[in-house]
Amino acid sequence: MEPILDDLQLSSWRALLNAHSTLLQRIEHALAEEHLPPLDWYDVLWALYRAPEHRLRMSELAEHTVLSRSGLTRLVDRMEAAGLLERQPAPGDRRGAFAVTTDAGRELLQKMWPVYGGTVREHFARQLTATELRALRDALSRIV
Amino acid sequence: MEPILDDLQLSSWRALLNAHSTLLQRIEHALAEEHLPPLDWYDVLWALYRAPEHRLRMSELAEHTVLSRSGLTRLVDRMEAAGLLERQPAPGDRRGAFAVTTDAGRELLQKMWPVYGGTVREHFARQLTATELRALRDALSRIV
DNA sequence: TAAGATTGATGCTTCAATCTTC
DNA sequence: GAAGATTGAAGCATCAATCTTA
Repeated sequence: MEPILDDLQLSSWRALLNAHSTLLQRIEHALAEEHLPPLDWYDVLWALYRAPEHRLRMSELAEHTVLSRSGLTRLVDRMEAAGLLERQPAPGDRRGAFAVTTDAGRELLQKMWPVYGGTVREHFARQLTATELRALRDALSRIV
Repeated sequence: MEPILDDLQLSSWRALLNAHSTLLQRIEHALAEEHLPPLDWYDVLWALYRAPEHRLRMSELAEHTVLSRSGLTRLVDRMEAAGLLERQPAPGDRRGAFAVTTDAGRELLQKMWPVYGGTVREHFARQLTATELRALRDALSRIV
């Protein structure tokens, strides 16, 4: 096997993979315990909440999340059926649609955040010093 | 929204999510470009390659990867059909089975590693200094 | 012809139920 | 009864094809 990565590089990479996998499992588990929907739903609600007038075009929303365009269509279908958001025709462009959160969507967002954020605090933020957090943020931000 | 996480904690967490998502997309893309199977297949081949006699019990293998036991059963089915590994009855315990890599499996492993490792080097390792890599590894290792 | 979004088909993942052996 | 592993059913993700409007 060629030495494409040295030991430090490889162990750092594996640490990233392991930490991510472990943390996401814990988050999904905590949400399920509280009978709350998966993290993807939170991401969509959060992206809409931050947006002007709580709404985004489908394509913009797809970019804010990890989903493909068709994957997003399906997820928005489910969330619309659950009453968490609505589709609105886009004024001036009859091809497109906006997704807009409903009151129920914003309420769910506020129920999910303590569970999501609490898990991140307990298992991630609380384990690291401010110096480490800064180093991690600055290093990983360079990836994108 | 309650201040469950401060700005530094939140931006570090988002940096971790973004970096992971970006890197995995690039890896999967690079593998697909070379007509190679997805990263999960590599993980299974790698776990078996490292193991004594290139074999592991199904349950041990499931722990080494991010998959559930039933998910692993299905993946091993596909990989066995592709000739990359075989199931062997476990001597002394007729409930269980070992998964063992074949020659073809070990060959594929060696084709995948340059593509996988090369992408990790280019987009991850090369962007960070040794000091940053150590800090990242040490901090993230504490999560598990 | 291209952009925005959806759909059909297919493959993958997951849960709970099942089978076999301990 | 419990552990090791598999299976059926159902939900989810993804690709390419499609539909509509620009």
